[in-house]
Amino acid sequence: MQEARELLRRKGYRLTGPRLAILGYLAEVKGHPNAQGIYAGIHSEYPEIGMATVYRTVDLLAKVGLLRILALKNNQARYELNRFGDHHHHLVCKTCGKIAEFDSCNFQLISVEIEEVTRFRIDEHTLEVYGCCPGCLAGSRDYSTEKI
Amino acid sequence: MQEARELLRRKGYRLTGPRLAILGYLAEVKGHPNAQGIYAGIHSEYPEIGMATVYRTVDLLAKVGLLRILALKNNQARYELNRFGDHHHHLVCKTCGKIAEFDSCNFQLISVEIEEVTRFRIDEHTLEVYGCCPGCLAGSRDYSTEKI
DNA sequence: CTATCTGCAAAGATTTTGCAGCGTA
DNA sequence: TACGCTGCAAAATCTTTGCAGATAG
Repeated sequence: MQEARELLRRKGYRLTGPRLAILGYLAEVKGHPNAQGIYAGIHSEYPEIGMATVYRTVDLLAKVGLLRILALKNNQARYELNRFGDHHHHLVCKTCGKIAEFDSCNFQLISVEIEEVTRFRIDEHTLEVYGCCPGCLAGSRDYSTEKI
Repeated sequence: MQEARELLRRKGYRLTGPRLAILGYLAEVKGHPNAQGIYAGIHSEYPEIGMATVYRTVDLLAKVGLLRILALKNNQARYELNRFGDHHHHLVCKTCGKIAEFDSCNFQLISVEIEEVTRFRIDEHTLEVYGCCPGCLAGSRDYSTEKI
């Protein structure tokens, strides 16, 4: 949190109420809220912060690298704090929507090869895995095999 | 294309004009159009097909596995044909938006491990890489390091 | 024939923008 | 004090839905 303040200052951005409120919320919340979720999560304590500010703030925080944007297939952006040294990816249950995390990632094994072949400079990557969570596997119908 | 017709029939869906038009368009087009792009791409030949049908059709085609949805960080869904035996991922230029493809993917190396640890059943995965393309690296300003 | 599918239009959801006033540095 | 930032409300996108008529099988 102290590092976040310094990073913002260092890049020339101001330390404002909404920015600190949203950073604080993301630091404490479990899960991967979307813009609505952030708005709702801070609304009782900061009722004056509106959706427009939430969107502008997450854009800014993503730009400076303080948060990561998850682009999932149901087209709503979700956000999570980009904790230093933490590298993980997401596992999404297509039945109930639950999002789990996993740490294994061997992307660096192929990263250099991709840079050589494509001549892109690679900055970041996202790996999203879709499937069916233990609860949905056990309990209910398996929607993914319907109509076969 | 013949396989697509059979797959739809086999799963109990009808072979309709819009479905074949959209499949045909995705088969011939280069790139990764969004819904607007598909609508525009078929509009001269099929002016009666509207956006609602485009959305309903891509949902259906994705559900049966005939197309893949790309969820990119600029929150618009993009679509591409899921050609049999083709497994690739995407490299997105954060400066100009260009999308390139690459084939290397060693996800299967960790897939089983993730299934064991998380108890999810894994169906599919997407790997998106963000960076800066050769053209933007050579030519213009590097927006990703602005304000530092 | 009949259940599925489509077209249209309207609604819903999500995200962006303009502008005047506020507040950090 | 000055510029960046915010709040509000309105607009712009993007996507979904209801319903009546069309159509594949």
